[in-house]
Amino acid sequence: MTAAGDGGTADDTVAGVVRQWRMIRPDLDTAPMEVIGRINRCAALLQHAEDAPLRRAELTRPEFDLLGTLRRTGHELTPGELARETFSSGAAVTKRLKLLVERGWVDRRSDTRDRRVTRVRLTASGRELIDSVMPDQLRYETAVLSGLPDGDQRQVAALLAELLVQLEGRLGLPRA
Amino acid sequence: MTAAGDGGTADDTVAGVVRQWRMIRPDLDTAPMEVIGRINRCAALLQHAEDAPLRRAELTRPEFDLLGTLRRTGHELTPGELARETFSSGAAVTKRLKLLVERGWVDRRSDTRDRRVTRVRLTASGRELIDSVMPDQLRYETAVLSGLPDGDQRQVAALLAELLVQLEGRLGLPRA
DNA sequence: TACAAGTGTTTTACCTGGAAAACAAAACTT
DNA sequence: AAGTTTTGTTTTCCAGGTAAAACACTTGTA
Repeated sequence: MTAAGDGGTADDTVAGVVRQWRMIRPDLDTAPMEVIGRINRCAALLQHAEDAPLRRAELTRPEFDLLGTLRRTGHELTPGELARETFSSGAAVTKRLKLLVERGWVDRRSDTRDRRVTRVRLTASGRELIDSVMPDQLRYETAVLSGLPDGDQRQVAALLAELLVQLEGRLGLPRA
Repeated sequence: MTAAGDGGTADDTVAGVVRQWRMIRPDLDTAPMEVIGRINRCAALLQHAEDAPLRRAELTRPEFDLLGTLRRTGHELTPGELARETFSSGAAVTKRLKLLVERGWVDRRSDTRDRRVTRVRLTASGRELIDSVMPDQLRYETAVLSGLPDGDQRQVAALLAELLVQLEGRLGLPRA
């Protein structure tokens, strides 16, 4: 970790917060805060950072995720399946689908065998859109992460995968 | 990394998503997704996971963060300062402060030297509350993270700190 | 077979946060 | 000193998400 020296001299905001707590309440174990605080802070910043290519395509992140899910699974999905795949509520998915249908990127029809069910798929233009935006978004994300060396990226990915396995197991949520 | 073997056999959801993209679009570099997707997923799960002790105290996470900020800085802050410290908008801070004031945890008064400015501080009961909830919340977070060995936690914290330094530098946001 | 329980999607009601507007006060410029 | 620009907070308006309700359909049970 050649960048460790730099990290030591330029603190992130969580380091500052932790320092304050150590002074105010030296009895507290701040270790969880150092992980969770940073995950949350990174997520918040990345949430803002990933607006640019999606904004160009006039997509919100959740809409992008829906289109991406239909693309990567490669077949029709029901709103319930989409909700589970994207960890959203059914109501949110319904609303988003309405917009995506209006824009012609997605269409939906009733299931012939079960009248309660709606089947959702990408239109041709929806598929074109996601196939075009996906590489742009990944390139953008590559650039956003470029300050972290490749080895470190692989390492943080592996550690977070491990944490995710625990969190997904612990919290009883489905895994792939 | 003694847990690496387990991580290899039980995949997190992001691993599944990445696998699908590799099949559908083998031309794409999925590396950013493996970092960013996992950060976002961990953050979402932790967002839900950290409800329990705060819910007992009838606090939302943003309210908890406001109280914590007043506690750790140890002095009065203005709404603008609170907004910057908690990375929120002024409007959101105003709304939250209104609630916290109503509950008697926070009080605010005008600045004598600048009539535009409001000064905000913890009440005695507000201080008691945060001093009581903070250890509970940290204990809870320790338990949530307990599936990841201590060394791995320290490592992921360090790597995320590095990433945060980059993101905060790149995106021009203030650092401590 | 009739009724009860369960399921899938959509609708409804409500809440929260952000952006912009509003307003007042302070700082700056001429 | 008067007018303009900037600043700090609050208010207003709107969008999006959630939980619950509504509704229709399917499955299970007696």
